[in-house]
Amino acid sequence: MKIQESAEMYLETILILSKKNHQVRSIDIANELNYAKPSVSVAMKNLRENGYIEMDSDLYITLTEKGRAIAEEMYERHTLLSEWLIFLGVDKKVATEDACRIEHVLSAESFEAIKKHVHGHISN
Amino acid sequence: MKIQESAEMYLETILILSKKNHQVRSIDIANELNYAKPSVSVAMKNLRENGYIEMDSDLYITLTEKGRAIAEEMYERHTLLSEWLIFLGVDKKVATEDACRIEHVLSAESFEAIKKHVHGHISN
DNA sequence: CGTATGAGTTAATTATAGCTAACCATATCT
DNA sequence: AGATATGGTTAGCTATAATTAACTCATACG
Repeated sequence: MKIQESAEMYLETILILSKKNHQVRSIDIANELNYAKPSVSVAMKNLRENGYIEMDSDLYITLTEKGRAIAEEMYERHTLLSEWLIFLGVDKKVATEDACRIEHVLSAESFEAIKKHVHGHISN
Repeated sequence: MKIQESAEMYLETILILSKKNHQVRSIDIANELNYAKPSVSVAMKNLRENGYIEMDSDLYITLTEKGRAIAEEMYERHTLLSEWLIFLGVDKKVATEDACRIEHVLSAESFEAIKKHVHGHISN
């Protein structure tokens, strides 16, 4: 089963939230994404059933190996793309929003090519 | 009503087909996009009702002012993005597919920034 | 003890956007 | 005239992914 764009978004959000908070619950994801609780609840059920996340008895969410791989891939894309758009003069908010949509539709090949190109421009 | 991604795709396809053929029918769009006839039929009905295209009595399709503006914007994005990805070393087929998805999710601001940047790299 | 709050869930609805099945109209071929 | 092919349409189905309404459950307040 091919992973869906929405699933990628949820996994990335879990990663981001677990970087700044220590524990992540469905409600935190709902707040972060401005989604209604049931939307997240259903999505988490799916991610759980497909082995992308685990939930302990207190309903705290952790990424599995498989889920983390996707989350980190998305996060890397997001970071690189938004930094690059900002570097090109795009407003930070707009750059972030755009990166957030582009990251899900890029092939691995194109991303690698962009990455190589960008590293020749931004020094960090 | 905000124009949908699928609508942008149809309008761009109509523009492309009308560049190479002289007349465009629903069936041509279906063949180009590898969609079933009814999918296109319904989509054309929508585009017609919202003033993006017109169909004469022989069912040949033309873009309205409004429809053409969107089609040309998409076409420009598509062209620039795919040329650029190819320039960065991405396989032509992959570049085209990626451009096709990115073109619909980019803000005007980001596209303009990318365009400016690309024009400093590719000379054509 | 009872009620309010917070978190999670289920069920039903909505929108987008594709599909197949079935049908109609026109034109062409024998 | 009858069969076939082409193009278009309608109706109904499917999948994804969000929503609201209504429910459960546990904890905390007073």
